[in-house]
Amino acid sequence: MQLLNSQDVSDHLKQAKRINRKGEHVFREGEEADAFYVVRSGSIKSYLVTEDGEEQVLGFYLPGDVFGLDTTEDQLRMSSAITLETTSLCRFPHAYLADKAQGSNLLRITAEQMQRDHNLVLMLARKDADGRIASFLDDLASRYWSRGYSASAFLLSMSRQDIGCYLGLAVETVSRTLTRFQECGVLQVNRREVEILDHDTLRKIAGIRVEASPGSCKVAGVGSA
Amino acid sequence: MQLLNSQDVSDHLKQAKRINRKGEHVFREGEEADAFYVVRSGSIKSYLVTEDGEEQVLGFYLPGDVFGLDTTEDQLRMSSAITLETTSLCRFPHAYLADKAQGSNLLRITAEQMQRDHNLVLMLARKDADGRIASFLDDLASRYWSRGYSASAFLLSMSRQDIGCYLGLAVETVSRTLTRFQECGVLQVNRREVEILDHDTLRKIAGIRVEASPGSCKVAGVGSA
DNA sequence: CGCTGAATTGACGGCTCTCAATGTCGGTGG
DNA sequence: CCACCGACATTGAGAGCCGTCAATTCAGCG
Repeated sequence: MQLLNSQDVSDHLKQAKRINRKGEHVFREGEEADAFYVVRSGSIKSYLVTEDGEEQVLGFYLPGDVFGLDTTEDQLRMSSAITLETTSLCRFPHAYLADKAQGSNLLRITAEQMQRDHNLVLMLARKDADGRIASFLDDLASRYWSRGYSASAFLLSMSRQDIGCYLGLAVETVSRTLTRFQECGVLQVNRREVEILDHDTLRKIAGIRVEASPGSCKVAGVGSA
Repeated sequence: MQLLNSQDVSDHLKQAKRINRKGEHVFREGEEADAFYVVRSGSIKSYLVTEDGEEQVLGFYLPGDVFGLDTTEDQLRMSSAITLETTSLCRFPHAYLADKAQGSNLLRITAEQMQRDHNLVLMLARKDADGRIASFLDDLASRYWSRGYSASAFLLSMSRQDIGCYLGLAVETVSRTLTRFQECGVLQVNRREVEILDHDTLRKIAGIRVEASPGSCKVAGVGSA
């Protein structure tokens, strides 16, 4: 999806490029917000801190993704953004949107964000651990695929902790589930390396309809079998 | 919060008013979207249907709330909206935003929606049933309060089923939790009627910091005590 | 080579879902 | 006026999933 005009992007790349190393904040919750960002390379974690000091991950952004549009009415950051690895960003002032009277364009950009949020809500409210992990991996795969990378093998840029904070699961549950998926032959995992072996089954577990399929192959009893 | 210019709203009220009776759809997922709405009176449930035919409630909208901004990039509805009671709406064409070059205005409007989504994600990911119900009631109370109604006593316009679909809980859990809150003296419930007796404790259960407070009064063991 | 933090694995308990029955309110028709 | 009915709500019992606690392994690094 082309969020912004290519020429516009090119213009800005020349002046608004930014390189951040792993673990650096792009912005923090509460700061003044006068710009949004597009990921050029690397990856970003968006999160907020609950009142009891715990972290809730809102999303991960890959190259091409837009983030930083979620601001309060006072133009303050509603969430924090931190790099998960060495990351190159492109900065766009909010004024940029007003200048070009891109009201409808803005709607298109925010649409993706809302779609993401809805998907997350849906996962958290209606899916169990297996479904959430499977959905998460399938989503990552399709996003890598749409960017020209392999949808079967990729490196996770986020920790198990981050995945858990994103999916509302304990780290141990994330780890256990991945192991079980591996034992089931759905995928191969080694630390941050993931290879999806049976994409159909993965999508089935995720609760996504797949064409041909024999019986329900829900990953169960594999550990004891 | 003044989402739209008062004069503009007045202009539109004259021509774009709409009355819907209980259970009528304002729009459905997938339909063409060329307008958003403001609730004048009554209440709206926003929801989407999962692949397995189940419903996921995304939010409830009270008088003054804006809804219908979540559209795909193709300007199609990303969710459905249905009235929970006899409801009066005001319709605003999307073109209305573009015409006035209200890019930044649009940002402010969508901000509220995103804030809402973030809160929902946070509840679903990090709070147990007690925390979700308490947060839900506290949110409703504060929204009624900001509209000039009582924050202590109000009528729920949604069913237990709807509340469960919103909070990712089974209907039985919603019912049980409300009963337990009542036994604990936090509130009084009878069907759709709710009266909050101890707002501080409610907020404490919701995971919201409250000034003075003795020991943790988490509602537990009340049923058996 | 030892240290540190991340990841894995196991045991256990509790919260919440599911299944099922009962209770309650509002509407309908005799 | 009252009996009946259906939708919604409440309540109970049992089981399963997942979080917590704890120990262990592993990779990276000085």
